[in-house]
This record gives sequence, structure tokens and C-alpha cells, in this order.
Amino acid sequence: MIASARLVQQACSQCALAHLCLPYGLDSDEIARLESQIIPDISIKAGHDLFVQGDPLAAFYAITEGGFKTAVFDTDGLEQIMGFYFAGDLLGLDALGDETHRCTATAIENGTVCRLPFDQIDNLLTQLPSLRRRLMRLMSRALTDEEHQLLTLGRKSSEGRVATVLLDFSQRLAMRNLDSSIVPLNMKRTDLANYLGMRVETISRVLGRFQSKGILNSTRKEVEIHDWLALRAYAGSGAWVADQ
Amino acid sequence: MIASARLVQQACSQCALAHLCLPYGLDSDEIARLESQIIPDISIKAGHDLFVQGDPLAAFYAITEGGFKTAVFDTDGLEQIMGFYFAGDLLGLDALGDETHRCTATAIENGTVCRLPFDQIDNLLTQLPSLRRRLMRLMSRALTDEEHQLLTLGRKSSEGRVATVLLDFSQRLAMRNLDSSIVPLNMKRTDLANYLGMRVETISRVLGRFQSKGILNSTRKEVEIHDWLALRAYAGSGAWVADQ
DNA sequence: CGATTGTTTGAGGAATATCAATATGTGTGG
DNA sequence: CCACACATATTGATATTCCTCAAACAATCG
Repeated sequence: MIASARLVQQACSQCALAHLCLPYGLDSDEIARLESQIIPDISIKAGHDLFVQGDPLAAFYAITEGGFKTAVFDTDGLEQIMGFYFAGDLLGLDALGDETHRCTATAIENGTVCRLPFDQIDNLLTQLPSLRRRLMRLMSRALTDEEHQLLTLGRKSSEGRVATVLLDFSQRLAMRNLDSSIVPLNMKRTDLANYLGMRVETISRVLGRFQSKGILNSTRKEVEIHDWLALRAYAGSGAWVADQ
Repeated sequence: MIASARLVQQACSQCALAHLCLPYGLDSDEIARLESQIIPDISIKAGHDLFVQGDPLAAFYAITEGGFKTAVFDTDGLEQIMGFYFAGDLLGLDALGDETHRCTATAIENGTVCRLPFDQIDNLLTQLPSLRRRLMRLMSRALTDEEHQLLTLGRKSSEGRVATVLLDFSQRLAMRNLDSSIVPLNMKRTDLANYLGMRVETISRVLGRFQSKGILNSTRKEVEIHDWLALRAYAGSGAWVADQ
């Protein structure tokens, strides 16, 4: 599982996830200056928040173990889950604009994080253009991810949505050199349903249909992908809208 | 109409839309340096692209007249419209991360733009921290907007979606000191439908229903809002999901 | 003015939500 | 370590929303 993989050393320079994280693209000297500022190995229990929507930006967090969800809450209390994040992902970039968090980040299982105090990072930013570029790049990636999600919610059927999220998780496993054919679903079904704009029962049924077609094998905690082509077909055009 | 309003002078320092645009928050000296770099008053015809997904970032564009849509295209050619933009809005920020446009910007009607060549802006960025902050802020706002849209697509019924987009457009009129109760719908219904993840027929029916309830008056080109409370109620919880 | 494009309206059907019941898992205290 | 209570997941039956297809209507452009 992504969750239980312990791929991380104390310091960035020895961290197996550095290529996904903030240090990527920095030289060893710059990494040294960065890692002197971070507080590694903070453990977070399932259900606890790293930060809450509206909080002033105090720190970024690099996930070293476990999984998190981010969500925004409407004025009416309507919740929309924006994304799921796993070891190697960086949380808190959402607050870069006005130094206030625009979403809430909650652990979906026990895990550990590195804390990167914002003051210190901000200082480093003025000194290290490469770090500034890296941060910009990560922020830009966040925008791209949200756009993909908009496309998923706007244009795809329930089968297309489920196929898409499975392939997305799978690809993120591959980026971590983990088995991409076994996709853990550590979040609750309600969270997944909320993220995909559908209901838990529908998720259940779609997974059931995929399983009976031999596309995958589904249990409560994970999905094993068998027929990649079929799944990609569902994710691609598995929609009521090939036209318009 | 937003579209036909000609609120703009040649230069930023005299531009009625400066408070929405890049110059906001800069002092007069900084604005002078910025406006010396821009090419104002470029006219764009309906249907033409300012930039295309995949293009290297050459310039930002400030809309001075008219309206634009941005869209991303899937590998399968699936199109999702990401947003609509009007006079005072800045286009091209999507490319800040890797200096490549992630979406296509198309004029939905004839209009004019100011061109801000990226090289020049990039130079200014190293010299003007306030401009850097401003750009960051605008990028962050783009993220927030997309998150709202995710909530709309993920959680709201068709009536909720239509109500939401009308109130959004209305609010943007208010920010420009225009009559916020008369919302022009200059884009085609298909574009609006695509943006909202629904079909043109459904848009039509929802507007019809709203009209017959006295909430608004709808013509092909614009909507006049009468009952704000009702519309807000639809936009807020006008959804199949108050729970979960 | 005709051709084309865009919008509205109607009837029917498919996808997915809702409600209800069952089954499976998970944690806690004895 | 077991048993019970509670949370979560699946399955089934029904209802509703929204899409699909078809046609009429209105606007726009040459």
C-alpha cells in the first residue's frame, strides 16, 4: 500500500521520495539548506487535520507515510473533496496566494509528515530561484490536476469516473515505483463518492460491474486491475458525451 | 453588457479596470514601468484563439472588451470549458508553471485585449516584488475559482448549477460597477452547457422553470434577475445533496 | 430572402439517486 | 481473545433527474 510504505529517510538528501517533493531540481547545496529547515517525522492520526480552511499559512507538509484528503466547505457547509494525497505529495500550496488555507487537509489513516515552516521556506525563496521555480511548478501542477478533475466531473459517466480515479491512483503508484496494478482504496467509500460527485451505492455497483466483466478484482480495501485496456477505454470515452 | 462596455483607456494608469487587473496594488512608478511594456488595443474576432493548449507562453492578455472562454482538450478530443472571462480579466496565467499553455482561449465575441509580452513581464518580475505577489495572488484566485467550479459540478443539481453561474456572472458585473441584475449570456448555449456539465436542452428548461416561477426573465442573450433570494437558495443547496 | 446555425419544446428512455435491508468489517470492554 | 455494538459496504427495488431523439421555432449571415 502507498500508506504503509516507509520509503523515507530523515533527510531530503536521502529520501526516496525527493523526486516527487520540493527538493526536486535543486542542487545538493540547496537541498542541504532546505533540509536544515524541516521538521521530519511528525505522526498524524487518522481523522486529524493538518490544517483547516481559513487558517493562516504556517507550514507546508510533505507526506512521508499515510494518506490525506483535502476538502473545501461551502458557506452552506456543503463539502467537496478536492483530492487525495499520499507519501511524496506536498500539502499546503493552496495557501500560497494569500497565505490563508483555502481547504482542509485531513488524514484518512495514520501517517507521518515532514513540516516545512513557511517563514523559513519564504526566506529561502528569496535566496533560491530554483526553489521558487519548483514551487511555482508544483502550484501549476495543482491547477492542472483540478482541471482534469473538472473534466472528469463535467463530462464522464459514473463508470468513466471510477475508471479515471483508479488509473490516476495507479499512475501515482507507478511514480513511486510501487506495484501499479494493486490500487489501495484507503479512504472511505463516502469520501471517494464525494470526490467523484456520486453516491456510495453507485461506486459499489460500478466496481461490481467491472469485476463481473473481469476488468478488475475489488475488495473493500483495494482493487486489483486486470484489463488495463478496458479500464482506459472507460476512462477515456466512458461517457455520455463523445460529442458536443 | 460586459461585452460592449468600453471602460478602458490606453494606459493602465487611466484604465477603469486596473483594480481587477495586473496593476492593482502597484504604486504609480511601478505601474508606469508596467504600462511601458504592454501593447494595448489589439482587436480579436469572435471564434479566434488568443493561444492554444500546448503553445509556449508568449504573452499574457488583459481583456479590455469582449468575452473569452478557456477550454482543455482531452487526449480523446473531449472538450471541457474551464471558464468565461470578460473585460478586466487576465488570460494566460495558466502557463506560469511550465511556460506552456494548458488551455485554449477563444473569443466568444469580437473584442480587444492588451498584450503583455512574457519576456518583459518576466524581467519586471525580478525587479518588482509587488508584481510577483500580484501575479501569485491572481494565480491563487484561479485555483479558488476552479475549486468552486468543482463543487458546483460535483455537488449541485442542474438548477443549482444554472443558479450558481448566473450569480457568479452577476457578481462579476458588480465588481465592474455594472448593473448586476441584467446578466448577458454572450456565449452559446452549448458552451454554457459544456461548462456546467449538462445539455443545452436542460439549460433551456431550467431557465424556463425559473422564469415561470418569477425568479428571472430570460431571453436568448441575457437574463434579468428578479428574485435574488430564490436564486441564491437554488445555488446554495439546490442540490440532491444537502447531506453526506 | 433562403440557408444555416442556434434555441426552445415535447415525448420517451437511460442513468443514477434514494430508500430499505442485509452483510461485512472494526473497535472496545469484559 | 471473544462478543457485542457500531460503522461501513453491498445489494435490491423504486423514484427521479436528466439525457436522447425529434421537431418546431427564431435568429443570423450571406
